[in-house]
Amino acid sequence: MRHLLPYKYVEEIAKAGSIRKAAETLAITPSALNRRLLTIEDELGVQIFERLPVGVRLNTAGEILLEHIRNQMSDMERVKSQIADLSGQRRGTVSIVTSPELQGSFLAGEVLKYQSEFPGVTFQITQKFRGEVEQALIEHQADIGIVYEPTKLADFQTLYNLVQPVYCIMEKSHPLAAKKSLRLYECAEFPLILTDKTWGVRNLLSQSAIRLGINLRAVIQSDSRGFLNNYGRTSEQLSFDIPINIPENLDERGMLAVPINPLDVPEGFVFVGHLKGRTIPVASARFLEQVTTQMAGQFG
Amino acid sequence: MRHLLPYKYVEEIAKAGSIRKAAETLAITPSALNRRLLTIEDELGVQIFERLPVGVRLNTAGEILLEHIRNQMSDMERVKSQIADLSGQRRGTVSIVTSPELQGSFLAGEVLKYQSEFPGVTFQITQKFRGEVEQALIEHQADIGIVYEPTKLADFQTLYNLVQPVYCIMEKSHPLAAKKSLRLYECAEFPLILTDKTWGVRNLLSQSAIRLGINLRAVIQSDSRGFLNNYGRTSEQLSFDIPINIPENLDERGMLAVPINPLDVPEGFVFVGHLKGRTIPVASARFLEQVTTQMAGQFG
DNA sequence: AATAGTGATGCATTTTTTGCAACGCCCTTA
DNA sequence: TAAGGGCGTTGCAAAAAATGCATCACTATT
Repeated sequence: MRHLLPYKYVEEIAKAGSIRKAAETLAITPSALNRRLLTIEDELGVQIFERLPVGVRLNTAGEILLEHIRNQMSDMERVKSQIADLSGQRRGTVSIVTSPELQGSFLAGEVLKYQSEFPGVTFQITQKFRGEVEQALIEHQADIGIVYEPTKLADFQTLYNLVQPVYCIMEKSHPLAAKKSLRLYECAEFPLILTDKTWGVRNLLSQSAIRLGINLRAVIQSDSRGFLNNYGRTSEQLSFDIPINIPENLDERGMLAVPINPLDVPEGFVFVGHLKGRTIPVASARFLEQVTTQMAGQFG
Repeated sequence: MRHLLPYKYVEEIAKAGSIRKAAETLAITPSALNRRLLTIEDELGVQIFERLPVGVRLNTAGEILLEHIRNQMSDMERVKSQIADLSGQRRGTVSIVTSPELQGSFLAGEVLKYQSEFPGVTFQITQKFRGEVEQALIEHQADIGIVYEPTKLADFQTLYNLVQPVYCIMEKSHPLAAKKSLRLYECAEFPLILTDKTWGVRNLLSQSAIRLGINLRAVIQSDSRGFLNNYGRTSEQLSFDIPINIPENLDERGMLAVPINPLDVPEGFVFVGHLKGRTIPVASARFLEQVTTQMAGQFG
């Protein structure tokens, strides 16, 4: 698609904040790039970038144009995908942005399942916090968004949502292990392993704790679940998670999950969807369908 | 926008059905145009047109691409419009497709009003029958659609709709002129001036007549209102119209309009809106706002 | 005051696009 | 069956556009 090269150039200049830097990553001379920009601005009749002593910066007109450019480029991807699909090819890239709660085995399993059927399809999975997923979709960094407890949904087209109550994870020998359902104050008596508040689970817990006047004592806190996973817990400690993110081998590891009373901690929701007003590529649409079907069967 | 010249070329080839003819209207050589097409197909990896002995014809891939091209081109218009609006210019073109009921003085007055405020804005008004308006929007022949009694609204984003009951138009001396409201069987006793069924009013009348077992006797029938207007009516004859299309000087011409009982003929609706999922140019959006406000004030 | 960064520009070079002419194909017509 | 006219395609030379290089003017930092 050589004809939308100018678009790519504008996008890169905007990202780099300087014509010379952009020219370097684009592997052309600054003068050529500069002239392309001048041509575009000339055709448009307006400046797109304001010139600063240290480089360039998008002005309002430029932002309008850049939004169009991003729409246009990803719509072209969709077109290519649909055309490829016509000829029976199953190719393309499925790009997904998820909140960290979805980085567990569920999504990985779905990707594996999909790829076993369509080996030509590649995946790109990005992790963003729940407040940033929608923005990533707006910027066309991904086609599909899957978020637990998103902070806003203005430009998000929800295709499926899934109830995911908070569970408490503990060793089988734990004093609370016999219970069928836990109250939050019971958990609060033990040392807790918590993520930070960018996570949906932690956010639900914190809000509930404030409402109920309970103090949650974190013995360890991290924004990375990988770190917490590697942290060898003691037998007293409790952690929290949602079903879709609870490892399947919990039992083998001598642990179990007990739900927390929804009156104490409200049930959260996983939202699955894409940017509003977009038609996403075929492969993405098919994967989306598979995921929602699996969710409905496994958790619904 | 030189970079979307290839798009324009594809569109023209599709329209002309032949490279040579398209080349002529595009004022370039067939060989150059052909090579551009081959380049595009090469970049896309698929043929866009199937080659026939008598020319070329879009295949499925081509249709997908053409839809993208039309979206892209009209979205670029929107971008330019929004950018022009930033710098305080009020320029651009407002393109409207309406059913014939809207070609009366109402819309013309609104256009005049708008242009008196923004002389830089030009208008393009196209008439289509109620079943074709939506398709015209899909093909990006216009930004705004205004239809009386549309046949479908699948891709139509309604921004306003207006109740428009059917009125009966007659001379002041007519036997029915004293009534405040008419039954359909009363009208059926007189010779009628009717449009054909592509018109919404006629469609409402015909359906009601069938339901009520009434026979409507048309002394003259035409799909063109202009013709009917020039037709010198006799004092007995009746015609039908909706308020928004009734001329303001009816009284001066010795005529009046009497509503038909909605129990006999259901009230029709004027739908105002644009293609679903589109952001229309600034001038169009502003005009749309003016029209709906005026409609609400004058008829709502 | 020197330096290092920025965007802009004149000029020669390279790359791309275009026009011209001709070819091969298929359908219609004589 | 042969001739003619329409079609898309292609080789080649000319025209046009894009690029790279060197350089300028400017500004913030050192």
